[in-house]
Amino acid sequence: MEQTRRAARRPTISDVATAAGVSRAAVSKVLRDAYGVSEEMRSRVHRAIEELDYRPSTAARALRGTTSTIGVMLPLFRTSFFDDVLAGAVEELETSSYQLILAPVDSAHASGRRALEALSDRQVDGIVALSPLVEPTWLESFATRTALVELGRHDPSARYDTVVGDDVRGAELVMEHLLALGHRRVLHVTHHDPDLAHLSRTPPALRRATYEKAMTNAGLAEHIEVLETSFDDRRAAEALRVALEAGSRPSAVFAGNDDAALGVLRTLAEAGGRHGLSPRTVSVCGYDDTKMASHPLIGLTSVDQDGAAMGRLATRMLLERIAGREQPRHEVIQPRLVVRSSSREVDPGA
Amino acid sequence: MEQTRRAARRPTISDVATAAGVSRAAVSKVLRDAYGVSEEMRSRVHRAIEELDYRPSTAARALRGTTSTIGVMLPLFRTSFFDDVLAGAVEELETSSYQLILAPVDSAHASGRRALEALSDRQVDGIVALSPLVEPTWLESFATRTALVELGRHDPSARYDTVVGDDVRGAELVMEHLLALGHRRVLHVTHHDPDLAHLSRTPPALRRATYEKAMTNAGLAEHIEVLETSFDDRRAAEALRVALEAGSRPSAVFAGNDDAALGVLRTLAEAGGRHGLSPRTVSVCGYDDTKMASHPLIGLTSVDQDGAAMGRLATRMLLERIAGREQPRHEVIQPRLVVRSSSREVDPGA
DNA sequence: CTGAAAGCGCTAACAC
DNA sequence: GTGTTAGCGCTTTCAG
Repeated sequence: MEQTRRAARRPTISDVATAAGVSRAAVSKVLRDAYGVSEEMRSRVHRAIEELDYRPSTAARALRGTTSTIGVMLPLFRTSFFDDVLAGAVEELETSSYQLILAPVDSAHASGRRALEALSDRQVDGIVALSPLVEPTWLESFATRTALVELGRHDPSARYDTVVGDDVRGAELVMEHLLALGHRRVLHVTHHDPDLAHLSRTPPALRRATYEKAMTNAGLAEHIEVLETSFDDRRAAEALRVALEAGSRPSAVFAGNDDAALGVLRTLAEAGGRHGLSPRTVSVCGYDDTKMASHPLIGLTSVDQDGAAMGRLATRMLLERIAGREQPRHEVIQPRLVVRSSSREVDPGA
Repeated sequence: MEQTRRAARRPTISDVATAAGVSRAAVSKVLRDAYGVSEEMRSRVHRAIEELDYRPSTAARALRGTTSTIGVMLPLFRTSFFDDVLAGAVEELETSSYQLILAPVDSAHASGRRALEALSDRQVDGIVALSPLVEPTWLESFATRTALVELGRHDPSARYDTVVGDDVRGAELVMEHLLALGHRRVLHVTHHDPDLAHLSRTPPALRRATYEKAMTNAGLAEHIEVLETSFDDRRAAEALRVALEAGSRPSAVFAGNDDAALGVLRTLAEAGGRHGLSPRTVSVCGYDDTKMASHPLIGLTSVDQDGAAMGRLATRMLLERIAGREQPRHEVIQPRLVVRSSSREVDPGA
C-alpha cells in the first residue's frame, strides 16, 4: 500500500459514493440513519466508509445546521472545583451523541466575551459557561443566538439558564460553625478583581457580605477583617503573610475558596510560628470541598457545593434548551458543610 | 430596537456586503487585510460589521482551508501536571492568531482515537495530544492528515513530533536520592492499566523499570516491591493500605507521580500508625512536582519536569509544523529533583 | 428506494 | 480598485 508523504486529502462523501457505486445523497442517508435505504446499500456504503477511513467533516455539517457539539467555557484559572464541573459535563454527555469542546480562558480577563464568541463561531449548538465578567445585557443578546447556561450567576435571566450554589447559605454555615467554636477574631479572605469590584452578587461578594453580616449580628463588627487578594494559593499566602506582619492575629480564618484556604495554611505553617500562630492553633475553613481538602495532612473544613452535580445539571439543562425549551430555568444548589481537622475551638490561651 | 424572541439568524458576509453597498469579495478582503481595498471601502465595511455585529463563521472558513485553531487533547484524568501543560500551550498561543480548543477525554480509555478524530473532524490545523493508548502505527497514519505533536512518547516518529521528559533520568534521580539516604526497603507505586500493560516505553513503565534496575544494582533485588495501582490519590492510598495489611514495611516509597504520592501520604497519615509507620518515618518521593507537592503541610520531594515548558515547546513545534516543517522533531526535557520535607534518612530504629 | 441539484458562508482566482 | 464566480463537503427537498 502506497503511503504518500504529505497529507493525503481527506476522503469526502463523494469518494465514498464513488467507491460504493451510489450517490452522495445515499451515503448521507446511511450516515444519518435516515429513512429509505436498502439493507444492501447500507452495507455497501459501510464497507466503503471503512475502506476509505472516511469521516464526515463537522465544518461542512455545521454549514448546513447543527454540529452536535456543545461548548464549555471555564476560566483556565483552574481550581479543582472547575475540574469537577467539567467532569460532570463530560459524564452527562457520555450517554448523548454530543461532543464537547472546551475553550480555556487565559485569565479572569475580559476575554470571556471572546471565548464565548469563538465557541459560537464554531457553531456549537449550545454553551455552558462560567464567565462572571461578562455583563448580563451582553449575555442576553448573545443568548438569543446560542443556547446558554451560565454557572455562578445569582441573578436569573429571561434568555439563558443559570445554575448557582447558594453562597449565602454556604457562608452562613461556615460562620455559624466558627462562631459556635467560640471564635471572635475571624478573618475573611476574598477574591478581589478590579473588573469585578462593582458586582455585588458574585459568589465571592456574597460570601464576603454574609461574613460581614454574621460578624455584625454576633456583635463582632469591630473584628471584621477582610483580606482582598486572589483565590489562589500563593497570592492568598502572601496576603496573609503581610497581614500577620502588620499585626493581624485571627483565631479563625474563613477563606472564600479552598485554594485561598490552602494559601492560609501555607503561611500559617511557614511563617505563623513567628507570630505565635500555626495551622494547629488557627481554625481554617475553605469553600468548594476540593480534593485536597480531604487529604488528612490538610484536613480542611470546607463547603461542598458538588461541582460535578452542577456540571451535570447545567449540561442537562442545556440539552433541554437545545431541544427547544423556551422558559428559562434558574437552579440553586444547596451547599453542605464538611467539618475536618482544620476546625478547632478557639484557643483559650490566645 | 426590536428584540426578537428567538435566535435571530446570524448575519453573513452577504448581509455585511449589502449593508456596506459593496461585494462580498470586498468584505472578505477587508476581513483578511488582503491587498486591494481603498481606505474608504475599508471603513464603510468596518462600520457595517460593527452595526450588524457580524462575525465570520469558522465552519465556512474551515470548508475552504484552515481554521486558525489548534486542538489539545489531554486525559480528563487531570493531575495538575496536565494543567501546567495546558497553561503552557495557552500562553504560547497568546501571541499568535491561533485559537485553542480542548477535547477532554473521559478516562484513560481507548477513546483517545475518538477524541483525536473529533478534533480532526473539526478541521483544526494541528493537534497537541497526550494519548498513550493510541498505537504508533495508527498515529502515523493519522499524522499524515493532521499536524501532530505527541507528549510523553519516548519513541520518535517520522510523521509526528514528540516532547517527552527523561523518565529514566528522573527515576534515577529519585533512586539515587533515596539510596543515599540509606533506604533499602524502597517500595514503588506504579500506574497499571491493562490496556497499557504491553507497552514498555511509557513514562510509568520506564520509571518502574528504572526503579527495579537501581534496586538490583544496589544489591537490593530482594527488596523490590511494586504496587500496581492507579496514578490517583484514592486508589494509591487503598493499594498501600492493602499492602501494609499484608505485612509490607517500606522505609521509603517512590511513587510514580504526585497523585499517587499524595495517596501514599494519606494512608501513612490515616492508617500508618497501626503498623508503626507515619508520614514522618517513611520517606516519600513523587513525580511531576505539582502544586500540592510544594505545600508545607505536604512537602513532597518530587521530580520537576516543567509541564508548562513542555506545553509551550509542544505548541511551538506544532506551529512550526503547520508552517511547513517536514522533518520530525523529538525533544527530551531534563528533569530536576526537588527535595522537600518528605525526604528523610532511614529510621535507624526500624 | 435512489439520485440530481440547490445552497449553507466563505475565499480566491479572475475579469472588469 | 472592485465585482463575479466557482467551488469547499454536506444535507435536503424533490423528481424519478
